Amino acid sequence: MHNLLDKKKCIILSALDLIQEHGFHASPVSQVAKNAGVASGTIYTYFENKEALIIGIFEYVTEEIRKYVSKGDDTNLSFKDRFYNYWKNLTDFYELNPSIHRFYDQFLNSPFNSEEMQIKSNVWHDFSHGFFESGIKQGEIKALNPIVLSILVNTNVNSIVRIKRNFKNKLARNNMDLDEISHLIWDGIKVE
Amino acid sequence: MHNLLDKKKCIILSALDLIQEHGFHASPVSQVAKNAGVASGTIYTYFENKEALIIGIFEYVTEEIRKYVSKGDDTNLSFKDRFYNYWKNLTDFYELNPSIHRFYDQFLNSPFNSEEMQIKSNVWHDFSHGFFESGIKQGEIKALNPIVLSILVNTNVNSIVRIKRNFKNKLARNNMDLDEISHLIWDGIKVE
DNA sequence: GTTCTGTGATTGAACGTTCATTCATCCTCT
DNA sequence: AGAGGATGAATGAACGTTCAATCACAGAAC
Repeated sequence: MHNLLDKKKCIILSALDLIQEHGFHASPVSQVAKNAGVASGTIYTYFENKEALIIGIFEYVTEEIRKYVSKGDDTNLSFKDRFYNYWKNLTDFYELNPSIHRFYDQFLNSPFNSEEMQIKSNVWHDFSHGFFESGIKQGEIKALNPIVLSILVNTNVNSIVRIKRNFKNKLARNNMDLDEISHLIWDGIKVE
Repeated sequence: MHNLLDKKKCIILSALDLIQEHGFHASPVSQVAKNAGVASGTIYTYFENKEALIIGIFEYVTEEIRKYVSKGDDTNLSFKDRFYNYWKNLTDFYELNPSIHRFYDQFLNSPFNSEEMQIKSNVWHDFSHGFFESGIKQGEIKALNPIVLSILVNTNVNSIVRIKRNFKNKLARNNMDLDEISHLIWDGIKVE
């Protein structure tokens, strides 16, 4: 599995896959190694211990999100258009990478996401804060705390993706359009 | 600790306290027993195993939320007023019981919250669905799926409480009023 | 009132398992 | 030949769970 990629990435992808399905404590290092096609000792060449591995996955995951969302951002557009792009790109990314979505949800609500973790700079969070800050500077959205804004928007995208996954059939039947939530949020934060 | 309450509740409260701080896997049964003031064997008179204990806590916790929120509901009011009451009561409850808030967040995003868990009937979720269903029946909110509506509202309350806890000082400085989010949501779901 | 007896909860040492981590050994290149 | 990565059996700590022994106490017997 993943034999063509470099070892560190193999280990991360293998662990990501196990953790999203079974959780942190039900994903033994031995199994991570097996799925990655390496010996368990090899993991310790790349990560100091299991906790470092999990934090390594978090960093990998947030970098992947940042890459995808920032790639789709065009600073020449109006902030309204940029906002809708941001929303769509983040949603698409999670739907293309369900294991990342599930891991991220688990991580954010776990004790791994400690206070020092939240203080640590993080490429994705920094991008997200900066994104909303630029909207405020341009005077297109209300001058709320950009950190709070980004958490709120990201939380809503997260939970909408989760709902879509869990209620796939029911949503189709009821013809729900969850994407309308994005209009609701935009109407709430835009400057009138 | 909790010596005056009955044993089962002692065990639940002790485990709730440990889990909200350290997570599921870093809360050994031996420590739960110690904090509850019982022997570890005693836990197995009340719960089949550790997983049953965790699910027992979830049931206890959701029942507490339901009691608090339904107590503050007055079906004679307009649905708009009921909505704002619901929002306020849920927020207040989490702020009064931070360990429940943290446990609930962790549980919902963990593999414990399996598919069968989501199908299982749950007093709080049933209440919440029923609440939004009645708003739809009265024609005061849009005919969206009440399950989706309740998840969205509950998710937003959850994350606002989390933000308030994590950014206590920053919010005070920036004079943020997160409760405005409730107006934003109401404007989005109400029938014009 | 006192002693006896049955019942069911409580205890915590002991057990077996699982797990993260280590390290002597073994490749695989250069 | 040598350096450095990779191996996986071995290690020991930690964990969930069990169970024989103990305890608390209610009612019966006297």
